[in-house]
This record gives sequence, C-alpha cells and structure tokens, in this order.
Amino acid sequence: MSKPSLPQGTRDFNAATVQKRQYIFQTIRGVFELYGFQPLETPAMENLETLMGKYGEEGDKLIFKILNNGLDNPQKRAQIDEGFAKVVEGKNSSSITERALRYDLTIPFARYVAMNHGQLTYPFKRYQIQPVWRADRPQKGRYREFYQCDADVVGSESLLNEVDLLAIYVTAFKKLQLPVEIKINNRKILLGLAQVCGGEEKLIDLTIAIDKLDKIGWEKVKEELNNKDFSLAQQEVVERYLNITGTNTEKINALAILLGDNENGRKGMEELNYVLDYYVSTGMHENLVADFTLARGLNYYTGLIFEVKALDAQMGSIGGGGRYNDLTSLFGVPNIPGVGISFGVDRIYDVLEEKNLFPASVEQSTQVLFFNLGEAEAKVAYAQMGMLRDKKIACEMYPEKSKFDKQFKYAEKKGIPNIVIIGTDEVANKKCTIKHLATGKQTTVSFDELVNFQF
RNA sequence: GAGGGCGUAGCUCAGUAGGUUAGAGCGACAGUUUGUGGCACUGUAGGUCGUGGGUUCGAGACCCAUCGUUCUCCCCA
Repeated sequence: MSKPSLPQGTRDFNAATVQKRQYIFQTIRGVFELYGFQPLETPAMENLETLMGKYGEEGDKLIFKILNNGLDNPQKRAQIDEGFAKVVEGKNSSSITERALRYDLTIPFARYVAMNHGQLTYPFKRYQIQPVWRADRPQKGRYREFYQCDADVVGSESLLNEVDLLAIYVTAFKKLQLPVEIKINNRKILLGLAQVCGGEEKLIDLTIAIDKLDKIGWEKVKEELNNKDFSLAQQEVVERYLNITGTNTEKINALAILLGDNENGRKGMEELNYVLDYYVSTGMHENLVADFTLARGLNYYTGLIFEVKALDAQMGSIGGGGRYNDLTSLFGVPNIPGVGISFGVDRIYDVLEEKNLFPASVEQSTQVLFFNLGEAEAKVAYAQMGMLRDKKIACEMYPEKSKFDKQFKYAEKKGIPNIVIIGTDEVANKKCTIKHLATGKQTTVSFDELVNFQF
C-alpha cells in the first residue's frame, strides 16, 4: 500500500478553512437572496456534448472527461477500438467518453433553462454555488476543483439587471470588507472598434491583442496587430483607443469621438453610460471603472462585460460576468437573453487570508468543555450539559476519565474558552466549578444557576 | 501545451568540495505533578533521505529517468 495522496490540484479543507469558506459562501448567498435570486443545483457531470464547443478551443481541452463504463465488453470491442483511435487523434468519441465534469455554472444553467423554458417564470433569476473542475495546470490562485458562485437573470433585456448584478458585487465585497475595482466594458464597443479597424471578422484577433496590453505593453501588442494584418492606420486607431484615460465620463467622451458614428460603438457607450449613471445616483459608483481593454475570454458574451479585481493583491480576477444574447439557442431554444456574474470563492479566500480580513468570530466552535472525572460524575455532568445544549450553547464532554492536564490541553488546543468541572464534591453539593481559561477566573455555581450562566 | 524551483522525522527545515552510526526546533507520548492547564526540566518513540537506475572503494549530496509538489508563460475564477 503506497502513501495516500490527493489528485493534483485538489485539496482537503480542515475545520478552520471550512469555517472561513462558509463565511464567504454565506455572505454571498445572503446578498443573492436579498436581490431576489433563488437557488439552483445541477449535477457534477454533464453530457460531454453539452459542454464541448462552448468555451473555445482552449476551454475544450481543459474539460475533465469521464471514461465510459463497460469498455471491457468483448461484444463492443470493434466499436471501442475505433472510438479509441479517434480519441488518440484528439477527437471525442461517445463510445469512449460521453460525460464530463462541469467546467462552469453558466452553461449547465443555460442547459437547464433550455430544458425547462416552458415551466419557468421570466425573468428567471437563479443563483448557484457549486464546485467546477478544470484540467488546468495548478498554480497560485488556480485549482483543478474550485467553487463558483453565480447569479444570472434570463428572459430580460433590461439594463436594470446589469445594475442589480453590479450592486451585488459592490454589496458582497463591502460585506467581506475587501476593497475591489470592478472593470466594466461592452462587447459592442469592441465590435465597433473592430468595424472601424478593418472589419467584424477581426474582432477575436483584436480583443486577444488588446487584452494583453497590461501584460506585454503596447509595442508587443502592435507587433501582434502587425502579424494579424492590421494596417498602420488601423493600428493607430487602436493605439488612440488604448490611450484613452481619465474619469469614466471623460473616457466615454473620448471614445465617442474616436468611434464616430459607428452604430455598435454608439450603442455600447449608451449602455455603459446608462449603467454608470444609475450608480452615480445611488452613490455606489466609486468601485466602477470603465476599462476599454477588458475583453473576457468566453466568447458567448455580447453586451456589457465585467471583471472584478482585488485592490493591492497579487491575484487574477476574483469574479467576472456579462450579458449574453442568446446562450440557450446552443440548446435549441432561441431568444432568451441573459446576463450573469460569478464569484471565484477560492481566490477570494486566498486574498482574504493574505490580507488577514477574516473576522475572528468565524472560527468559534465549542463554548464549554465538561471534564470527565469518572463514570458516576460524568453521568451527572452529562445531564447538566444537555441543558446547556438545549439553550443552544455548544458543549462537549471529554470522553474518558483522564488527568486534568490532558483535559485542559484538549480545551486549549481546540480553542474552547470555558471548562466545567463536576467531580465527587460537586455531585454531592449539586454544584459545579466553571473556569474561564483565558483569564483563569473560576466560579462556583449551583446546577440550577449553570443553565443561565453567561459564558 | 512550454519552461524553472523543490521533494530528508507528524510539521518547518539543516546537512558545508561525495567519507563512520543522518541532525535541530516544534509537535506527540511518558515522568517530575493521581482535582486545576499554559512555563520549566528529564526522558521516549519516530527516517526504505519521493521512487528506480547509474557513476564511485564509498551517494542524502553527483548523473539519468520517473512520480509528486510549487511557480511562471498560455488561458482563466
């Protein structure tokens, strides 16, 4: 038997970690519900067909596929061999694999909406908090199993949904006391730029190049544009586009001049303006930054797009989202527009941990440890402990009669703040001794008083 | 998919140009102390040096392979 180990990129979570994670989940869930979203859960695995082709070429490679059962069936040998040959060539074959672990929560949600669109009440607002899996190579802030918390609205084109979702971001991060910047852009603006610079079909090349600006710098971006056959005049437009700075309003004004009367650009700015303006009136706009370099990878976005970055932290984005016009048409149900956001819990955890932002209260557990001083004493003490538990005070009893030393140390290790001693004397007098470990303060009270003692 | 770093006790690590029986701190356990912890002292247990091969009289150290882990790029939460 070799040493037990964990699959790459997965983790166990100890008590303290789980409690801190719960704190994040509860905070986000609370905000989702406050804004009228209702929970949904979908299976860990989906049909491979549901997921393939939705995340781009790179994304497809990162989907965890599940090997079919019954591959050893001799009667299907020929079919399986044929399928295996395909798989080796990088294609999928349903005779080898037809299920996969979910890669995100948005596509399973779209699948759910497509399957149930007749029964749903629109606008349909759901939130979902579940793990997703990616066969990525793990590194800082990147895991193979991680949680996402998504909120989406489908069946409404109103920009009020965007306003609501951005308010959720602002509220949730405020509650977590994590300073963030929410970048916001519009795919229509990028589309407009592409049209001004040589055509719609260059949108993908253009966004990929633009997205790299803060990593590789303008010179390299220019080089990349050159390689993709953008003319010098077009490159100059892109340069002017990327050099736009100032307040949100100033940026939009500058952009309006640059894109002229391009229809998509105008529409994109109008939407951006609408949302930002809403925030100015609610006083929540301080975290929102118009950023025309924001592109986002997932190619199903069509309107406003968002990305959240923790301020002063070495961490990629901790959340993202945007509007998609027609996601469910991938599953045969057209004309259901939607918009959604996602929180990356594991990265939020890492940032909160790094910045020491978890409240001390999240780690509290047992309040009182009852010492075990022998069979008869323990029995009396157990009854007293039951009454405290009825009062919702978390208690436990040391399971065996051990030396004081050992029982004290147990309480200390576990961070239990109080101990109660019920020994022979206490049983005879119907009293017990309460000791607060941090102060060493000791109090003797009757059994009747114990129930109402303020620990 | 490409490229670096690191794998020595339960944990954190040391181990000098290859040289006897591989060390420390913390932790665990026992005792000093059988109803009052944290401190201190004493002692005990715990290691196929990730794995496999090679070089050498001799390998924890050097070489090759492999596995694991971590980080960067790509991409993303």
